[in-house]
Amino acid sequence: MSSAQINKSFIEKSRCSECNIRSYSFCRCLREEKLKEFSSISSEKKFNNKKNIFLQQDEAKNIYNITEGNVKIYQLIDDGRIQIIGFLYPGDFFGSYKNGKYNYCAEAIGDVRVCIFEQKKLDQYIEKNMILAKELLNQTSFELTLAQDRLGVLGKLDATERLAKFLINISEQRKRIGWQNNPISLPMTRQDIADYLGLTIETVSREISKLKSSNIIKVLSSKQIFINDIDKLTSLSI
Amino acid sequence: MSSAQINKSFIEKSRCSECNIRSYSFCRCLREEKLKEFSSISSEKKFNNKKNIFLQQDEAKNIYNITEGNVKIYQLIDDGRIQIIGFLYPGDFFGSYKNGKYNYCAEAIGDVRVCIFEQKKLDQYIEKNMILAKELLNQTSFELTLAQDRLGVLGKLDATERLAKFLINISEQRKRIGWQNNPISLPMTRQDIADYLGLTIETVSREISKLKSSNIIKVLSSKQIFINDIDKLTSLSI
DNA sequence: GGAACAGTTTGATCTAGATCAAAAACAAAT
DNA sequence: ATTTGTTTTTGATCTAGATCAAACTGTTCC
Repeated sequence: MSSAQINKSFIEKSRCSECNIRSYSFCRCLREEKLKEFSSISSEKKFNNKKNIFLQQDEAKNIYNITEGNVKIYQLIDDGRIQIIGFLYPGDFFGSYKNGKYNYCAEAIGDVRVCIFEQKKLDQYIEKNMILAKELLNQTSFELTLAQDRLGVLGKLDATERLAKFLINISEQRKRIGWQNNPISLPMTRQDIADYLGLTIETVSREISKLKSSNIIKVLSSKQIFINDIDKLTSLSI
Repeated sequence: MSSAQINKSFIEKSRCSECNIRSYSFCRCLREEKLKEFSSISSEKKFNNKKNIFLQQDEAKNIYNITEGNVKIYQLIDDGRIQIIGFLYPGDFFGSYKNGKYNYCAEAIGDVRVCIFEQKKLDQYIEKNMILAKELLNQTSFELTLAQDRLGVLGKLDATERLAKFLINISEQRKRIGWQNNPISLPMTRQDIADYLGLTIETVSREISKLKSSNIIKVLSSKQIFINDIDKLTSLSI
């Protein structure tokens, strides 16, 4: 990697230029010749399964970009109750904050690689490359619409609708990033799904059993779900 | 207004320069000398109580900034069910979209004045004044944290906690924009509060009655609530 | 004033999903 | 292969909040 930088610096080889999820990430707005400098303001780090990337009360000094694996972000309501805000996949960035503290905890689901940007350095970089501010704005606006959609799910949908919508969304997300979208792999546990959908683990399990016994899905293993009838599933999800 | 422009254009008088909510709005990042041009890319419009500013399926060609009054934004889940995404106040902007369509409906609560920006013109302006992109990014990120916090409310809090938190939040929001924060005025109906909190109107009413009979609040009128014991209310809201 | 209407509160039931409990399935370790 | 521990499923109850129904409190308009 560093040898590549020395040997071929004239064509700007760098971590970013060789990143294979760049086209799904906010950095896609940067032109090739910018990538070398951009690589230098970030670093890469690995987190193992169930390791916290940061906690809610931590001072928010970094933002993160997933290059490999899955991450869950969640809020602790009080001791015990948790609400999963979202499951994140390669290309997603996270680390939004309020009053200098992160607004949620982030934890690796399985092994994860992330790109880390120091907030301060990224800010300086944005100052000189305002196109990045626009791209981050677009990306953040999109995140906001997703969060708003989820308010409707938690506020108004019943358990069957929530689970159907969850499966449909995951399948569509997989298609978007070019992964296999049927069967879909569910990297998270049933408890995670429950905490994401505002249900209990028992209700999630029962709803999956209902979909199974009405032949809408086939449960290949607890983390591999094959969708037999996407139309019926869609109509259940409203 | 146009006479002011003619007579005193050397000091850049304009609608924006005389706007009294500018310091609460995203346009606060623009320096005085920019305001005349900025005024020219926007226009003002009035909406009466219950009038829709736009609908969810409308092509999203504008973004809006409230200069006076209150707005609710909501999603229609299907015929009947609605989820109120948020109540907006002077200085708030709205009009986020997905795939070219608005992501929610917007409706005036009482009489409302808004500043309207054509998306295309605003984009062009941003291109030349990238500071605005950064400001919009900050503002949108903040909106995102609020939406995320609301996921926890809808996913994990019970009716008592939701209502307590709602009252606390409104009171804090009033303080932030320099309004009277006790008693608080509730411009929206009970039905609106219910649709915002993911409850029914009856449950909202019962929770208010409970707070009243335990002397935590005093209901001056159905739309005027005096908080007797902010500490108890806060502890109920978790 | 009082008729008409909309918004709110209160009361009586009902039910979706929570909770409690136990069995079953699966995975890792010896 | 068997134990040990973890995750998931299924079953039996319980309850918070929904639903249904009716009374109450404004407000507007003759």
